[in-house]
Amino acid sequence: MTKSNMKKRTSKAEWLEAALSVLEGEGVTAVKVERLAKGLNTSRSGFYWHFQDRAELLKEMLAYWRTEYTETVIKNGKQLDVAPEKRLYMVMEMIEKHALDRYEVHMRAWADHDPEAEAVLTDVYRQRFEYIRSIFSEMGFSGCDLEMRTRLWLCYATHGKSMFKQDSCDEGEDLIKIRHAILTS
Amino acid sequence: MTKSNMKKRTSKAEWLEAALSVLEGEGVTAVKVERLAKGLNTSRSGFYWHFQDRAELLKEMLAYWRTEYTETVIKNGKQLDVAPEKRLYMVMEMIEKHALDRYEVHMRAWADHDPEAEAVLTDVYRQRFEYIRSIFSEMGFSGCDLEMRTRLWLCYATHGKSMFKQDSCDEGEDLIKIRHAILTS
DNA sequence: CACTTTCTGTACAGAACCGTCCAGATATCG
DNA sequence: CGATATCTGGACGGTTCTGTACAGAAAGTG
Repeated sequence: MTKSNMKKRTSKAEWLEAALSVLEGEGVTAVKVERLAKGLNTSRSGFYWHFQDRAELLKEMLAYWRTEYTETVIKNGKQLDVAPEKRLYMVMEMIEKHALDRYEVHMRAWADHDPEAEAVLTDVYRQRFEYIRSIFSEMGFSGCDLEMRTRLWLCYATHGKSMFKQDSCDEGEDLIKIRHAILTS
Repeated sequence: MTKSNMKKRTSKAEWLEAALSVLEGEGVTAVKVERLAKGLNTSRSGFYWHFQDRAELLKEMLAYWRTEYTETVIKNGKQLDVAPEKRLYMVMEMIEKHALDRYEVHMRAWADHDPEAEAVLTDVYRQRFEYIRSIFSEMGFSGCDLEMRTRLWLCYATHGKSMFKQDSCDEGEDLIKIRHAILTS
């Protein structure tokens, strides 16, 4: 047996990453222990050492997503010395750069039939909403207008990329700028 | 056996509707013959009379969605005597009233791992895009601005409802109006 | 009513997945 | 090196799904 295909042990993190990767491409329903094992080139027994059962894995996936993809962003964006316009723009770039919208579609789909996921998603959405709304509010918007701008911004931030994959007017930067302009004027 | 639970035959349409209902709530992966049969209170054999196999059902679901939820809307909205602003507004109300965004999340998720669904979705998105863009164009927008307004409009139309279920500023009508105002001014 | 078409119940064989058990291989560290 | 904690392979029993086959019930038609 050569070094390249030496058997390595499979860490808990690797199981989680594999699960998230399947989630990204095919949704929760496709996250199955047997399948992950095949992808990792190992047997299922290791899985049941790290996790009690499949349900526990799903819980940990939710927890991971919540912290890594929401709380982190918001904390990083709380630099109050920066002007609100600039802060909003920075968040857009951050999402773009790190593909933070990666799991959105399948998380939304997941929450549609699982109360636990629904609870997490609702809370994450609320957190994001309050965060973005506070920025728009600082910029002087209020009432229904404030509400709707926040919604439009968030909606595009989470689903825009998956809807308009190839077509664009002038690629990248331009679109971010014009979007910013439309929603803040 | 009373009249209420008399055995009725199960038509092809009923199988399709049941499948769509499951799709709406849990996504394609949950669309399974056995499960549909249980929901319809019958055995699976009837299914295999109407459809060759599960794959054929999925194909028909895609076809149904494409015509019923896209082409129909666009055709109904091609009343050129109406002002573009009004036409745009009408489409928003139509989506709202008939819940035409019902399958969006799970269609998007489906297309993420099935080339056939991807092909249909891409085409539907293109059709919608061209349609909405032509209206914004009539209203005088152009270039990147036109492109981005179309995107924002479509993004909210297809995913807004699923993202902001309960919270709102003043319920229904107001939000549609303000959204229209933001995107057309 | 007879006769055809349309649909149903049941049984079979096979695949995929789940969770459990346990002997033994592999790291880690005193 | 040897003891201990950590991970793996393989086997077992059970559930859920898939598609096929076929006899027969129900509906439609002349």
